[in-house]
Parts: sequence; structure tokens; C-alpha cells
Amino acid sequence: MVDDDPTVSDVVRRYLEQDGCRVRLAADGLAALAAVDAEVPDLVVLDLMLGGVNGLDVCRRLRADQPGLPVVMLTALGEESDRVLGLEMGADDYVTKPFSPRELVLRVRSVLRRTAPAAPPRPALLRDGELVADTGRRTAELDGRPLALTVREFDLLEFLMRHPARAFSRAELLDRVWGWQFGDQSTVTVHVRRLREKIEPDPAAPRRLLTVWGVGYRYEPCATSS
Amino acid sequence: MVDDDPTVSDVVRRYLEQDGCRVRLAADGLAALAAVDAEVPDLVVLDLMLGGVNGLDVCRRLRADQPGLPVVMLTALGEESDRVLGLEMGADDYVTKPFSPRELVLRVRSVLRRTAPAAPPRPALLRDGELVADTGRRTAELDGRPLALTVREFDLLEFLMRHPARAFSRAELLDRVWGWQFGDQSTVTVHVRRLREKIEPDPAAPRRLLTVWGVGYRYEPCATSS
DNA sequence: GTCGCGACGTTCGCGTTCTGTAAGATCCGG
DNA sequence: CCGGATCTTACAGAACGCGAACGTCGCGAC
Repeated sequence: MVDDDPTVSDVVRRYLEQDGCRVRLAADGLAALAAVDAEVPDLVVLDLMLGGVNGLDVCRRLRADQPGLPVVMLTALGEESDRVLGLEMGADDYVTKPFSPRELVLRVRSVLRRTAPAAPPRPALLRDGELVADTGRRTAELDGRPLALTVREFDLLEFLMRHPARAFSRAELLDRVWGWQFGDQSTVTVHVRRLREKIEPDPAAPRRLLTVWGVGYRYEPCATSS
Repeated sequence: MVDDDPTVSDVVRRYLEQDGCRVRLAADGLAALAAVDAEVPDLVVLDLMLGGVNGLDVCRRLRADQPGLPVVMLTALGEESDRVLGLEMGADDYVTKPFSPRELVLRVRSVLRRTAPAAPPRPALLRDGELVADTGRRTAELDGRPLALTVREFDLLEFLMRHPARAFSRAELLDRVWGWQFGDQSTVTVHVRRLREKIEPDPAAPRRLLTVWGVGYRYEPCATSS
């Protein structure tokens, strides 16, 4: 919990602890970074307005040092632009002051539930017929021949193979693969196309990476075709 | 909104509607379950103390019928044990009486914001004899042969199959499938016709997607069960 | 420091598909 | 038999997906 106002920190701490959390307090950005370095927490509640210092910088540093560490932002600024800025920065959620401590607890719980199961992305061997993706080594091969996938392409393939036979909208893919809450959806289109070029024998007539018209895309396992 | 006290219900309804919610009232547990069955809401506000009846039972039934349906509990008991009980029961939040309507609205909004992104994609396999609709992959098949349904057609079919044996007016379908509060009702007519062309062996003599003269349409399950 | 390369996000044009509306034909209830 | 509701067909505009090309950024080589 990073906040320079002891009154706020104390209340929040009490509520969080009552909810079963272990809480560490930090009064400023440097202390926060040091604390995180000393013991990586499950989640950080970060006040954007740290007396003079820009909380966004702290957030950026946190994201750089500990990618994947959930951050819930706390801000007096309820403006849309700040929200966008915060989410761009990688915050998983945000609460605007004045807030009810209960609400903060709910958000924290929600984010934890959301990220906890996804946090340990255990290396797995995703196999679908002749297409095999090794998330540990971040390599993939088709018909035994290695595929030269880029980062995004691999992430996209991994996500789709982990959720087979489900249609996802471009927005949803943008959110869950790119981590964006907004953005140009054609980005997804283009990456799907590039990925098809590599995993589909005939990219114009895809057998695995299917288009769902008016919705988005879906990965259909090739092996167990019903 | 489930509460046996009209005074409370009315106030809460006004506040929620002012916040942009569409509200349905139910005075007791049975009415609540019936209402949810008739039209699955985005969220239920449930008073635990329903004159004599235990609201927890209602909650349990709700959870069984509609897993994932958010429930905000309303209770005069502020005891920790009850809170724990409520949350164990699956409530997403709870508010203790006496409460400020504003606080309830905030809680509702918060829970909706939290669950909304996860709620819509609730994959289900809707089956009726030889007609199967998979809402997860957004595909449907008849006699094992895939159907080429468009977005609207699928949405319409999904909605009707989720509410079988119930007549809906064109206006209601326009509202709940298209999301329009007004508009040309012939739109529904045409889409029903197009859908019939695909799911009915003889579109002129429909067996599932029936016309209810002077009212609208109704989906009649083909399988002679239930 | 500069150059070249690959990855990535964006933009544009084109062909296809979907969709709402209109208009005439048909059917149903009284 | 009539009036209104429903069905059927046709069509044009809009939406959509695709393919290609472009600009930017970061990185490594020289």
C-alpha cells in the first residue's frame, strides 16, 4: 500500500487485513520500490498523488521491475484522461477518491482473483495434431519443423490454444493478449493474418484459426475434429 | 430487487433507475425466482430477511439456477458471522441496514463493473433434439451438419433457445436481442424468416420457431421431453 | 554514430457479406 | 368477405474481413 497520507493508509490497511491480506505500507515512491524489491507482494495499491512525485513514474518502474505484478491505482482524479493514462500504464484497476474502503477491498479481491490463477503461467506443451507450442521455451513447430514466430504471434497462438473452440472478439483478444483495454482492433486482424501465414497450409482457407463473422476469431483444434 | 417492504423497494428502485438501471421488483423469494427465470437480470439485490423465509435459501437457488449471476445482499444483520455466511453463499457484496440508497447504488455499480467483463461470455451448449447451439464458439448445427448463421441470426436463436416455450412480442425481441428500445418491427419478422429458412426443414410449416398470431414468436422445443 | 533489418501498429482500397427497409403477396380471424 | 397481421422477395447501403503497403521504433552490426 503506497500512500503518503497515514490516515488513508491506516484505514485501508485495517480493512485489507480484516479481509485476510498481509499489508506493507510505504509512504513514498522510493520506499515502495525498495519494499517491492525486498519482498515481492501479490498486489500493489498505489496512490497516484504522492506528495509532488508523480505516481505514474513509480508505476512505470514497478512494471519494469516486476512485470505481471498487479497494480490497483488510487487517485483523486476521476477524469477519463487520467483513467486512460493509468490503464495505459498497466494498472489492473483503479479507484477514485473519495472511495469507500470496502470498495477498495472488493477491487483488490477482484484483481487478485483475476490475476492469481493467471499469474503462474506454468510452462506447458500445447499440442494440436502436428502443431506443438512449448510455452516454456517459447517455441512452436509444425510437422516437426520449427516455426519462426514473433513475440506477439506466439502470445496470440498460446492464448488461442489455451482456449480452444471459443470465439473471441477482437476487443477481447486485444485485452487478454495485448493487455490493452482499448486500441485499434485491426491490430488483431493483421496479427491473425500473419500468424495464419505461418501455421496454415492455405492461409486463405484456414483450418485452425477460423474467422467468426461479425464476432472475431476462434481456434478450432485440428486433431479432434468432431 | 427482492424485498418484501414496498417502502424500501420503491426508494431503491428510484435510485437505481436514476442511475440508468432497468429494475424489476419481487416481493418474495418465489416471485424472485420466477422473475429471474422469465428474464435473467444482470444483477440481483436480495434482502436476506424476507418475512419469515430465509433469504439464504433464495440465494442458494439463484446460484444453482444461474451460476455467475451477481448478487448483492441486503441485511439488517451486521454481524460478522452473517457477513461471512452471505459471502460464502456466493454474494458478491452486501449492504447492512440501515443503508443509504446512494451506497447501494455505488455497490451495485461496482459489482456490475467488476463482473460485467466476465459475465457476458458464459459459454453454454443449448440443445434441442437435433438442433445444437454452442454459444462459446458461436456455432450451431442441425442433424450434425453445421449451420451458417449470421450474427443476428445466432443471437436471435440463442435468445429464443434460452427462453423456450415463451412468446415474445417483436418489440421485446427488438429490445432484448437487438438492444433497441424502438425501431421497425419488420426487422424481427425478416430475421425470423431467414432463421427459419436455416433451421426449419419446411420454413412454411415451422416446428420450432412458431408464430403466435397477434403477439409475436415463440420457440417450441422439438424434443418431447419436459 | 550510422546503417540496415525485423517487428509492430496503422491505414487504405477492394470484394464480400450482412442487414434494415420497402413493397407486394398471402394468410388469419372475425 | 374484409381488414389487419404476417410472410416473402428484392434491393441498396452499411459493415466487415482481407490483403497489401507504409511509417515507426528498437536493436544489432559495422
